Amino acid sequence: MRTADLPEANVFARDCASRPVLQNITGRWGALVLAALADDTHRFSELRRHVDGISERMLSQTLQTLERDGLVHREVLTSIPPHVEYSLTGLGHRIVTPLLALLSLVEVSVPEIIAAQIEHDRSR
Amino acid sequence: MRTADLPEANVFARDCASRPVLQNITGRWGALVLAALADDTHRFSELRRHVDGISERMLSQTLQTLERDGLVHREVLTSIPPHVEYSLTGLGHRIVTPLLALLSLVEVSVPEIIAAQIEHDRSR
DNA sequence: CCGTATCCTTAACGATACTG
DNA sequence: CAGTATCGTTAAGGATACGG
Repeated sequence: MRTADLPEANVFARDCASRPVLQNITGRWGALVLAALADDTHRFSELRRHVDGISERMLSQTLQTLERDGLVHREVLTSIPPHVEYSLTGLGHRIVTPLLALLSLVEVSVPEIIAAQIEHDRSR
Repeated sequence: MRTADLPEANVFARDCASRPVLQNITGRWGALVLAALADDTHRFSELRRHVDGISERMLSQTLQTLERDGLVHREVLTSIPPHVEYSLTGLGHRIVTPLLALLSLVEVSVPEIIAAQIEHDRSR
């Protein structure tokens, strides 16, 4: 079966393969890990510090998922002590671009959103 | 306290207010509901059909959250039978733009991602 | 038609302890 | 250093029934 034979992906369709993929990318930790790798290659412990609040378990799990999806590359440098570098693949870089735009827009919109929440909660 | 006094929002900080907001926007249903409203105003039942697989409960809850965040506007038309229209606010429109870019990019990347997954699963 | 309330099941998550 | 294993807790979600 060639790619051309596949129906076009549609996130609105219940069983479309894009749904779980989208979750991996936009989920609680996926988006932050991808964004953390946008500028540069990083080690496990660096990511752990940068993505504040993530547990070792979730970081490990998130990185594995993103690697499986072909967004993140994992490179083991055989040294003592062990040293592992994580970086974005070409696909990862393409996808992180609109993601960064979204994160940045959300950040600058936070004051406006907080104001909306307060106003909303006040009137009820 | 004026906006200028607030520290800049940073999604990487554990307790930053942007974290839950980001979840509302990029979560399992939030992103799809926002995207469904990108082109036009829609009714509850229309959204329910369009966002395939969402339950009434989750659609209701998602719309409430997005309304509270100031991204979605809810308009009740007092008629019988009742009629409710959902639309994006100005802020909603701004945020949905990079979101649509991301969704669309994920959709076209699905074949590449599936291939990566198969290759990854094969070699272990 | 547009939801909310209730109940229940499952999946996500965090903390901790431990290994190559 | 870079994880994995296990356990217990919490939050998310689905199904159904009912109400405005």
